[in-house]
Amino acid sequence: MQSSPDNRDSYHHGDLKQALLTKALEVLEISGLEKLSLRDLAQSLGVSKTAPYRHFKDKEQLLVEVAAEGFGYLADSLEKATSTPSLDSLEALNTLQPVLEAYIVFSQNHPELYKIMFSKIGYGLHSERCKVNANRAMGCLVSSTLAAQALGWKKDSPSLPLTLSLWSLAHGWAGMFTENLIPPEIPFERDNWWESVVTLIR
Amino acid sequence: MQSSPDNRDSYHHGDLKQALLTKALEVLEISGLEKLSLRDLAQSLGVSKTAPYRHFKDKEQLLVEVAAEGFGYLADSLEKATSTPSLDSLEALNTLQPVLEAYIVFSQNHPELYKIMFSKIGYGLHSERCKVNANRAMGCLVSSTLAAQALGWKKDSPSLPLTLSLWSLAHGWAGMFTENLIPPEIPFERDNWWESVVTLIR
DNA sequence: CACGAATGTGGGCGTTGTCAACATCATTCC
DNA sequence: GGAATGATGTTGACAACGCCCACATTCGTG
Repeated sequence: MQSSPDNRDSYHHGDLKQALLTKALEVLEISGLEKLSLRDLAQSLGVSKTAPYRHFKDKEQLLVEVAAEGFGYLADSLEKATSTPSLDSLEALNTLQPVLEAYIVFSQNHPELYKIMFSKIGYGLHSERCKVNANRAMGCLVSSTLAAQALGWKKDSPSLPLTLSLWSLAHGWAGMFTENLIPPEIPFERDNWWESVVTLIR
Repeated sequence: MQSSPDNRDSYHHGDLKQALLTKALEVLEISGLEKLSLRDLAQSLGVSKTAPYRHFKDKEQLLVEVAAEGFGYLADSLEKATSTPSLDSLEALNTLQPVLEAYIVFSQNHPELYKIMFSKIGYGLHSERCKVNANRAMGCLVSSTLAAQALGWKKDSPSLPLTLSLWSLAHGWAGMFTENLIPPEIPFERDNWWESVVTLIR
């Protein structure tokens, strides 16, 4: 009945599934994917090592549901960014900036989670929740693209390819940062990514 | 003395280190990173399970050297693409196309290798060969950017940000494909990626 | 030829994911 | 109210893996 994470008096936990998911998120952000083991998860929740198998078929299934939660967060961030009016909303590119910014920021704030979300092959095939939330996130990109086009940015280009390329661009920059891909001897600061993007897509 | 991969008559293998690397590449492309174990590698080369530790400190060190080899291949591909004259080399964007194409093709031909190359945090910090080859690859992007600018494409923009954004764009598309990120219900064919890019960066 | 360095072997340890058999609890139906 | 049933948690075990150790074999070099 009680669902306190650690201590437990009753034989049953109460809400082990959710507890596992949140604990997994926590370990993920603190120690990374490599250090995430089902046994540790179970033990740190004061439960036996095989208890998680009552709620997840696999370790992979656990990860898939974690990813689904991640896509939820991402979609939330993007939606918030989309609905926030930009300072100079008459400039088309300023319409694009907040969403892309939110995307990059998310990937930097949750690098391990981001990696799981986008590195599990066919994530969409395994979980409906993943697909739904990912589509929600992509919807933000679509509508931002349309908004920018309405303000004159590449007005006569087909929208879908534009959105996909923008997404790729953001995804690429996210990788640059989370994987530390930019050679340190290159004179480039992280905060300048938007300027770089602007010079490319203006 | 003999270095035939499987059979062995002498106590010593002859060239175990290189054999391990090539076998690792092979397993990687056929079965993926998850299935790659040092023990299997050793056994399939007819050698005891701990023999690899005479040549690699770690499993990670093995992977790092594999990645270094991968960066070599990538650089080779990009250099070849850069030196090949494009059909209509007066059109600035046609100067960019071959290199980016080669980048994408590489990531599609060796998805697991690509993942290792760009997902091992700080790859450049661990291996000089990685850094050298990666820089060689990036050099191709730089010179292609400069060539395109010389033909009038975004002539007055700073080159480095352009190159980085282009790299991100390519890296992003590579991820789209290798991770199967594009929702199947979207009407988009892989071969159309270049058109999409063009609409964005023209 | 001897001797040290390089390389390969065998055994073993600790961790992990996973399975099977069993225990405990909650719910529902007679 | 009690028994059956399914959900949930436990214990024990197994195989695979990365990795360490002590030891064996071979190679190169003086």
